[in-house]
Amino acid sequence: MKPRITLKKIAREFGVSISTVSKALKDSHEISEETRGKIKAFADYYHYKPNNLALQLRNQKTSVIGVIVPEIVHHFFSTVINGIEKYATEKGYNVMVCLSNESYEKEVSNMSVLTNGSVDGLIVSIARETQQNQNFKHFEAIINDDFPLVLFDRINDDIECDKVIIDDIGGAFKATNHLIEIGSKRIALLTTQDFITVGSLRKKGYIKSLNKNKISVDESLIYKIDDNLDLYEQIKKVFAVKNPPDAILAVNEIYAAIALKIAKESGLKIPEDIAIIGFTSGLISEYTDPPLTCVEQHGFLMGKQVAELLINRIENTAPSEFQKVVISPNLKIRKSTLDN
Amino acid sequence: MKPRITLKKIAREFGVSISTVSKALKDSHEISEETRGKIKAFADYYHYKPNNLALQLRNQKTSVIGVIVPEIVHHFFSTVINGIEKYATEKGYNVMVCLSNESYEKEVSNMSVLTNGSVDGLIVSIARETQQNQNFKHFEAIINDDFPLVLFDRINDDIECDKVIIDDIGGAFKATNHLIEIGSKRIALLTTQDFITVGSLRKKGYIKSLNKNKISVDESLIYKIDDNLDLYEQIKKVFAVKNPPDAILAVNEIYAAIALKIAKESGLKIPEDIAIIGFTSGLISEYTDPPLTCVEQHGFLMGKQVAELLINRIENTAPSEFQKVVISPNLKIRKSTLDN
DNA sequence: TACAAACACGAAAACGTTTGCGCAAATTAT
DNA sequence: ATAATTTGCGCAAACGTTTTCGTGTTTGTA
Repeated sequence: MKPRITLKKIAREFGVSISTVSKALKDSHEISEETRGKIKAFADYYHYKPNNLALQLRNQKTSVIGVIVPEIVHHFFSTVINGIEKYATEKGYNVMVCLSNESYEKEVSNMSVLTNGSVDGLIVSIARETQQNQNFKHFEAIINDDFPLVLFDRINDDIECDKVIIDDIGGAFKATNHLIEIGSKRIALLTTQDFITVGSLRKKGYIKSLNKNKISVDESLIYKIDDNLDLYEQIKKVFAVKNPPDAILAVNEIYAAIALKIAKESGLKIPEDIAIIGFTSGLISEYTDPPLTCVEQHGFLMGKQVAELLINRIENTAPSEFQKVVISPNLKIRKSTLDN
Repeated sequence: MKPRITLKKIAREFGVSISTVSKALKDSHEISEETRGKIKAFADYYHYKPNNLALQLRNQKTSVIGVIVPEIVHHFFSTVINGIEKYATEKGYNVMVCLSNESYEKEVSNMSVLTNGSVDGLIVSIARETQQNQNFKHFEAIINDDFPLVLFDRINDDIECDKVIIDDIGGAFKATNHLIEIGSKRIALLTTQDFITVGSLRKKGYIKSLNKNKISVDESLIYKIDDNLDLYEQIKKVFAVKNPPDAILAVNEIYAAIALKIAKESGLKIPEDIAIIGFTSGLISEYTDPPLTCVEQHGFLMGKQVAELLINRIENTAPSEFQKVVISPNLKIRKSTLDN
C-alpha cells in the first residue's frame, strides 16, 4: 500500500506548519485566503482524508459499536444485525461484528479485544456455552468500568445493563391459545434442552396457556430436542405413540418444518389431523406446504431498539437506571392451522 | 464510562516514567525485579489493557478487515461473512461489517470511511445500484493507492484486484444438463434482469447446455423477473401459456420455491409433469415439498478464500499479479427432479 | 584506586490529528 | 508618529503506546 498523504507531508510541501494545514483544510479564517486555497487544492488533488485512528485517539471516541452474536448464518441474528446497522448508521456509527460461535472462550476474547478502545460500546447475545457454564465474570469486568453494554435475546438477569428481549412466554401463550381455539386437545411441545433460555421460556408460555384453558399438562407431550443428535429421528417419536397429538407447537422453524414433513409422510392431513405452529426466524415457514403458522419475532425492530439503547448510553442521554425492553411477537396465521 | 487506566497513570502512581512502566509490563530485563513486580501487580489489579487505538496508530496496522455487502439478511452473504470471520480470526484479524443496502451512495461512503485508516484491507461485493450505474470511480481511487481489496461474487472485470467468484455458468450448465438427462425438452429459465451479473451468467450456462445438447434456444421460455414487482404474478405467467415448459431452472431459491408452489396449485406433479431446479443460498429448498434439487454455492468456502487472498495481500505474501479464484458449485439432487 | 561493565531507569521521537495561545508583522485609528 | 488592532501563522500539548538511545549509579575487576 502506498503511504498515505498526511498533514505533515502537506506542511512540508508548502513550508508551513502542520497546524496551518489543519486549519486551512477546515476553512479557518486564521489562514489567509491565498494559503488556504493552495493547500486545499493540493490536498484535494492527493485525496487527503484525515486518518481516522488519529482522530479517534484524540477525540477519545471511535463511533464504532461492537456486536457479538453466537452465529451469523441465522436469519434471526442477521436480521437483528441489520436493524442495529440501520440505526447505527443513522446516528453516525459503524458496526463491528464478531462471532462467538456459541463458544465461551471466543466470547471472552472477543469482548476483551473490543473493549480495548476499538469500540464505544458493545451489544452481545450470549453464547450457549456461556449460558451452560453460568460464568459471567467477563461481563462484570466491563460493567465495573461502566462500559456501555446492551444484551439482547440471550440475556442473563444477573448482568446489570440494558436489555432487549422477545416476549417468549407471551408468544408461546398466544400460539397455544390459537391452537386451543381451533379445537386442539392434545398439543405437543417441541422444545430445546432446559439451559436454552428461549426454549424454557416458550415452554412456560405453553403451560400458562394450558392452565388458563384448564387443560392439564401432559409431560409425555413435551419433547426436548437435542440439537447435536439427529433431529428427524427425535421428532419422529412424536408420531410413534399410541395416542399421538393433534397439534404441535415447535420452538423454532426447523423443528416445525421437520414435524410437518414427517406428519405428511405419515399420511396425516394438515391442519385437519394435526395443526402445527413454529417460532419463525427465517423464510422456511412461508414456503412449506402448507405454509406454517408461526410466531414472528421482529428481529429488525429488536436491532433498532438495541442500538438505540446503546447509543443513548454511549452519549449519556439515557436514564441512569438500566432498561429492559420487551418486544411482543405476533402470530402469523397460515394454513398449517387454519385452512379456509 | 470510567476513564481507562493508562501507562501514564501507572507511571505517576509509582513516580517512574512511562517507558519504565511499558517495559515492566513487557517483562523487560532492563527493569529491576522489584519495580517490575509492583508495577505488574498494580496493572493487573486495575485490569490494565493497552489501548488499541494507540497501538494501531503506532504500528500503522489495525488488524481489522472491512467487509461491505449489499445485505446481510441473506443466507449466501451471511455464510460468506462467516467464512471470512473464521479465517480472519485464525490469522488474528477482526472483521468490520458494513451494508450497502444495494445503494451506490452507501457503498461509496462506506468505502470512504473504512479506507480512512480504520481497516487494513477491504472485501466488497458490489451493490446492485453500482452495477446499474457502472460507476466504479470509488474503486479506482483506492486501487491507485494500492489499498488491499478483494471483490467477491458481485464483481466487475474492469476493477483491477483479487477476485473470487462462483462459476455461475458452470452451475447453470450442470443443472440444465441434468434436466436434459432426465428427459426435459422444454426448459424454462427464471432469471433476473440483465444488469444482475449472476443472472446473465447463469443464463449463459443454460444456453451453453442447450447448445451442447442441440436444443434450440426458445426466447419465450426465458423469463426476466423484476424483484421490485410481485414475484408470484410474474412467475404465474410461466404456466399460463398454451405450451408450458416441462422443466424450470430458477436462478435463485425464492423463484424456484414460488414456481414449485404455483405448479402444485395448477395440479402439476413434480417432477413427473415438471421438474424444478433452483440456485440455492438458504434452507428453503430443503423444506419444500418435494425438496428442490439445487445448485449449491459454497459460501463458507468462498468466504475463507476471499479472506485468504486479502490477508495475503495485506501481509505482502501475495504474488504481484491479481488472482481470480473460481469456485465450482455442485448440483444437489433432490426430489424435484428425480423421484426414486 | 581507577576503570570497565552491568544495571536501572528516563528522555524523546514517532504514529496523525486538533486547538488554545502566543507572537510577529501589517494595518488601522488617534 | 504612536498606539491599538487585526492578520497570518507557528508552538506545543494532548490522545496512549513502543522503542532507541542516553545517562547516572552501582558493582566488579585489575
